[in-house]
Amino acid sequence: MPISADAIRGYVDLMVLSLLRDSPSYAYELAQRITSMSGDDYAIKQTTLYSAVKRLEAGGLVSSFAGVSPSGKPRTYYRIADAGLAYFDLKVAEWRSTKSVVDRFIDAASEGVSQ
Amino acid sequence: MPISADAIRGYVDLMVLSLLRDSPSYAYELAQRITSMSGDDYAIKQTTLYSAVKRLEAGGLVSSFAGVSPSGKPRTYYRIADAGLAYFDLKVAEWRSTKSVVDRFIDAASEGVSQ
DNA sequence: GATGATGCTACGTCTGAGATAGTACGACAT
DNA sequence: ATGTCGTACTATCTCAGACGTAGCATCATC
Repeated sequence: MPISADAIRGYVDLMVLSLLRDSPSYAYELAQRITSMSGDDYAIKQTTLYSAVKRLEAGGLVSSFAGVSPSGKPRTYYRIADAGLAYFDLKVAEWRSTKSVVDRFIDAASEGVSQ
Repeated sequence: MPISADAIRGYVDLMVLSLLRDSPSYAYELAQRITSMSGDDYAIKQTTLYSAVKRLEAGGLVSSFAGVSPSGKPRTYYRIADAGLAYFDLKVAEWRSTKSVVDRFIDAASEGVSQ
């Protein structure tokens, strides 16, 4: 089942931060990994990812540093900041709440088979 | 854990439709029920709910009909349409996909405790 | 008669995701 | 040598959903 942008909206930052928690990376690779981890269900757009990392950097949740690709071309890497780690934990908690609330509605609806 | 508007965004329609699946209702009551079912985690704003039902009606997912409150005042009721039932099922499937994808990132992050 | 709950409307703002388009370089095939 | 594909990044714009703010009217209760 494909996931629309609206459905995943609000969780792109969480996905990016979860990857950066493991190790620094750069926008292009992050996009690849997010798409591959979603298993065809969700293909993140380049612009979405690039604006996400910039937003995160502007918010102090990640920091960038210059690196180079194997071919010697400049590449912008991102590393998660302390604030990003804290924000990630917060978002995970919020995600769990959201899941529980939305599921509550779905479960109630599947019970009420009336009319 | 309080749920921000951004976190629940995209699922207001699903919540409304799930309630209307059981029985017709009107905007004010829907807002009350959504807020109470969310158990303090999410208080939907009146404007959000009103624009949601109008959006759903414009999309043919619900239909409205005139009713009256016990005191005799006019009240606009909404009933789920066939298209709304189908849309609800679709959104539920999408929700399950979304859950699985987002959880995948969270789980991966909790394993990767490196650095 | 003031307050609070009910029930609804109008307008504006803000943000995130994406559409569209472009630049630039290396590798590889034809 | 030329084209095209993959990599890596940037700029500008649009669109929709959720909400802020504000207002209006009725009814019940104090």
